[in-house]
Amino acid sequence: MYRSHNCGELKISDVGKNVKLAGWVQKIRNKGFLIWIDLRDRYGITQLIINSEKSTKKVIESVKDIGREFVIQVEGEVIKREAVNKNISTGEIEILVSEISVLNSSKIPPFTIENDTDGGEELRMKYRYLDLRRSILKDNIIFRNELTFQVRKYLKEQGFIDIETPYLIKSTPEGARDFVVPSRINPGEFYALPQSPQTFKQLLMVSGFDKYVQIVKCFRDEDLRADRQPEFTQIDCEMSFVNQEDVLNTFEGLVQNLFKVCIGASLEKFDRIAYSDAMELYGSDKPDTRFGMQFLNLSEKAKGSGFKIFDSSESIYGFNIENGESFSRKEIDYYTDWVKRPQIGALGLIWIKHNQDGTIKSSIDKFFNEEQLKSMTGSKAGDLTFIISGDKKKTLTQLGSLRIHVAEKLGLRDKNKFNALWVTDFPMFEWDEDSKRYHAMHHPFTSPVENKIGEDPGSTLANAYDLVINGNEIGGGSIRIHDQKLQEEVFSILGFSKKEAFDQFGFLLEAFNYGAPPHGGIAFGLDRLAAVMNGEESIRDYIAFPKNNSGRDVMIDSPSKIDKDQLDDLNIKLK
RNA sequence: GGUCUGGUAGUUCAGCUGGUUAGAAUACCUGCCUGUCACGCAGGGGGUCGCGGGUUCGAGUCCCGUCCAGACCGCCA
Repeated sequence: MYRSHNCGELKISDVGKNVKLAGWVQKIRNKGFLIWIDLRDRYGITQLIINSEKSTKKVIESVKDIGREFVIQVEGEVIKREAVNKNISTGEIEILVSEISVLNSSKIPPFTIENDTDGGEELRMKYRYLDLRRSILKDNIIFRNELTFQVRKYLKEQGFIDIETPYLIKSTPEGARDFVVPSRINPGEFYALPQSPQTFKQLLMVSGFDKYVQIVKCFRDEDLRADRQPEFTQIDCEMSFVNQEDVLNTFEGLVQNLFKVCIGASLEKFDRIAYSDAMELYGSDKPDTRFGMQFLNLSEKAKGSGFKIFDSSESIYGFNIENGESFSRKEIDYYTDWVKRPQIGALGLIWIKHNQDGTIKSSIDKFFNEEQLKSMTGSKAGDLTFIISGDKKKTLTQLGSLRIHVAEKLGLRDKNKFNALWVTDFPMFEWDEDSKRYHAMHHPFTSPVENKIGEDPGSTLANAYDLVINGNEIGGGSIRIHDQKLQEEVFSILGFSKKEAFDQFGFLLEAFNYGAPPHGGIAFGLDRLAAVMNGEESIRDYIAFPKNNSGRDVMIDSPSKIDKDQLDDLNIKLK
């Protein structure tokens, strides 16, 4: 028996017991007459004490060879501490060591294994197994385990069945770039790793598994971000005989339950907003609704005063910042520069300050008198209005970015506040100038709200919905097409010939001929959900072994070259 | 594919308009220390300034190229 207890459980009531512990050496504090060792495992830290009067020479001698991160085993008596540490659960006791042995030594770790580590990102990724010893990361991984467990528990109680779908599937041109895998026994042919199990879960509906769930890896060969990994995990769900309302209710229940049992937060009934309103009011399809600052459409009121920039703009939008009167000229200049950066791309930022004393100050007071400025924005005294004008779509997204940035700076993005929102009524299609054709905004299997797609694809709304929490897209789904003719019609608008459609998705079209039930579903990003629930942006800290910015795993050093024999086997010649 | 930022001790960083032997903190090693828990005190070792080229009497510093990392844009149905 290596241990009788773990390092997080001994309490004052255990005083007098003889115990065995094993773990890693967090820190040694050697005062000469007394030596303390912090012993760590995943449950916590227990302080060991070696006393120059009470301990044997053998024990005192062997401590001299022990260093940080050694794996040791000790035996000793639980005693009450003279000086209590209130920061740890075992802070009232310590172990008077009678036996100590080294189970394994350790090199000096390349960074400190502490919450406030001195290690940089890259180094910690290289030694991820050491980074995972830090309690911040360890707790994230444990949180993730609790989250997946609660997902499975809740959905099982609702009658969902967990079914695995294949990872080696078929490449399709729609959507993200596929990761491909060469087939050795079919020379010149490739599998693709799934971007999502979309078509398989629809086929399972045809099979009659009317409630499906899978916590599943998905793969997308696109550039990475802090919240984007090439392989990530989805909670993938599908249901038969449901309309949009059924799906939203079912999964609102799931998400509310997860927040309650995992972090003790009760979410109110989710708000709903149409995509077009989200763009018009927040300049984003995933608005952060923890705070206001909704947009004002000033296009009508602000034109016709001889101010060329406004008069020549398609649209003029602004938003008010409460008590923004206190913004200094320097701060306003900062935001002006911020929106003018190429990443945002605005040509300028116009501001109107509504002072408490009733006066108005503005960057455009040469062109408008005070009355005009007051009536234009309808703002309260003390407000500051930021205005951007230009092409409608660009103006809205630029102002949307500014809104988030201002809120961030003002501390309005409260980590302990959660605001969940369904975004609905997405357009079916988006026109793509590069390829001169329509693209599916959600995916090609999404059904239209009304079947009039032939008449005007651009204005057709989709039976699709996204779940947004605190400005993060947490999930998305749709009611699918279950009719072969309609599916063919959608493919044709997306630019597929009939032959192409059957080559790519013939199996699905064929399946629709054999009694496909009405169905729909949703998929949640598990990594992102875990991060958002903890008020974090980066999903990397919720994945045990993530990849870096260039898609590399710096620990195992992948991707890597393969030798010529392997390439020959796969029938692949490198350029 | 693009824009920006960075690469200096094991680690995190400072190093100004180019100028003696490249610093700090921390980690590490040695000694001391009667209650530590970010222990404290004294001392010590530790550097191919990412790599290659150029300018210069002289380059960590300036220029060009390159590699790596990070943030963002494009991309991500």
